[in-house]
Parts: sequence; C-alpha cells; structure tokens
Amino acid sequence: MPKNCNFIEKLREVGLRPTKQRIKMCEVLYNREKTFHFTINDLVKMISEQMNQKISLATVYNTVHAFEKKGYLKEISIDSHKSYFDTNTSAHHHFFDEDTHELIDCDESDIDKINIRKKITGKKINSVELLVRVASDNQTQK
Amino acid sequence: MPKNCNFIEKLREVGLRPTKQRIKMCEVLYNREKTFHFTINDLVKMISEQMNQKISLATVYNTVHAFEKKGYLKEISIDSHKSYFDTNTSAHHHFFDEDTHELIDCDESDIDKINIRKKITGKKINSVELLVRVASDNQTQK
DNA sequence: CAATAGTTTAGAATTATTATAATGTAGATT
DNA sequence: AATCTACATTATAATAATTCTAAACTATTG
Repeated sequence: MPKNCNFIEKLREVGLRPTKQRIKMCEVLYNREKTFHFTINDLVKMISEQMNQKISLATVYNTVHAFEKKGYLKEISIDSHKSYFDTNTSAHHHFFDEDTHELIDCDESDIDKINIRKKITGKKINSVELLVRVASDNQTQK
Repeated sequence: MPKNCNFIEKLREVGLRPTKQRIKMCEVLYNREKTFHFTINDLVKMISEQMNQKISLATVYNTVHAFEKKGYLKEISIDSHKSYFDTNTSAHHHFFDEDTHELIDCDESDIDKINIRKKITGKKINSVELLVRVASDNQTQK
C-alpha cells in the first residue's frame, strides 16, 4: 500500500467500509518507510499511545483480521502463543532471533530458490515459508 | 526412540524420573511404527481413552515440556493458537493441509537443499524449517 | 434523511496455558 | 526395609490471548 494515500479509497476498493478506526489503523500501519512486524498488543499500544486514539481491543482484532482477509496483512506463525502480523504481504522468508524475539525479513537474494519435489495429488501449494531461527553464538567467537 | 524398549532406562538416561505417567506417555508416543503429530488435547484424549489412564491435564503439559526439553519431542508452529508436537525430532520440513489441518512430514528427498546466504553477525542458525501450505485444487483439475 | 446493513464497543465467555500449593512418590540414605 | 528429600502429580485457580454477544453507532443506499 502506498504511503500518504487515500486510505478511504483503498478500503472501499476491497469492500471494507472506511470507518474512523480502520483509517486510523491504516495510518499507523502503512504511513511509514518500511514494512514491519507486530502483535495485536503492540498495535493497541501504538494506537493508544502514539495516536492518542481510544480503540476497543475487539475492534483491533476485528480490523486486523479484516485486513488479513483482504490481503493488507499477513500472519506469521512462530510462537505458539502469540500471533505476529506483517505489513509486508509479499511472499518472503524470515529469520527469528530467539534472544530478542525479533523477526527479520529476508529478501529474494538471502535464500536460494527452494525446490519442492513432493507433490500431493489434488492439492495445490498455497505458500512456501521458511523460518530460520537464530540465537547468539557464544561458542565459536574467534 | 526405539519401540518396545525400556522406557524407564531411556527416561533415567536424560535425568527424568520414570514416573507412572511418564512411562505411560512414552508408550502412547513411541510404541508405534511411525512418528506422528499431536496437540496436547489429542494426547490427553489418547491417554484417557486408549490407555484408560486418568492423568491430570497439568501433568500432560509438564511432561510434554519435559520431553521437549530433553529432545524426545519437537514443537511445530503452524497455527498461532494451537501447539503441535512431533515425535520425529530430526530436522525435517512439513506440509500443512489447510483443508484437513493435517501435518505431513517431508523427508530428505522431498525438498532440495536450502541454501541460506544471509548471515547475521554474532548469531548462529539454530534451525531451518520450511512449511508448505497446501489446499485442495479445485481450479486446475484436467 | 430514513432505512439498513455493516461496525464498534464493553464486557462476558471461551480456550490454551501456566501457577499454586497440597499430596504423592522415586531414589538415596540410613 | 523404613525414612528422608527432592522432584512429580494433581485439582484448582489464575492468567493470557482471543472470540462472542448484544446493544449502540455509523456509512451507505434509496
């Protein structure tokens, strides 16, 4: 999604009513240089603290899921008890820093093309996602 | 873990006390031909129904986590709101059938070697896991 | 500008998981 | 073998993440 654009139009295009809350969320999520990762909790904090906007937790859940369904957000499963979302909706892989719990995007050049030999009859591949878990290397420091 | 073996010894080897509950869990998990995937809930059902053994939910959680820490089980993150465990603790990739919510192991030959170019200074790679999501292909059925 | 269909909201409900504290038990010590 | 002690198990309470509910609200349609 381009920045500083008319989020109202964008929302309408995919059939989401451009409500105050949704526009506010678009601003928080997409008016920035780079894509980023967040949890629902992060987002609630950002909206209430940064934007000084009262918003119901249920609305944040609803809206995040609405955005996800419409392709504005992507969910990433790393941690079994926390949902991470990514404003980068293109197919890409991740590093996950187990020390800091930070999620790092990979770009095309970071991972060689992945070739999947296995085919499952009657099923098509929806996504191919790699998660590379890293942690501080205290052993091999030369 | 070999089948029909002395689970008591196996548990002791890694410093886990061979309690009634842990031995029962070993039987359920490892007295079988193939490795498999399960959720905590699946396991509770298996123990209570198949084995006719009363076991506390807390014990199942404790024991699964003890087994995980000792390398008897591996956790797999697919779904943000459910933890899956795998009795196959070797490094391997998965297919996830989004229709049936079934998890399918890949073996060596299913995926070509994955080459990771990106390096993060001071960090070592702990694991490289691929998840291939599939779903029924209603379009391209020739 | 009224109707209506979708949205927001606070709070309750649900679900998965972890903590607690009492009781039980495996393995070591006598 | 009886006793001790540290670790385990248990039922239940607590917590955390998420979803549901039903009433109030609001964007769009006519």
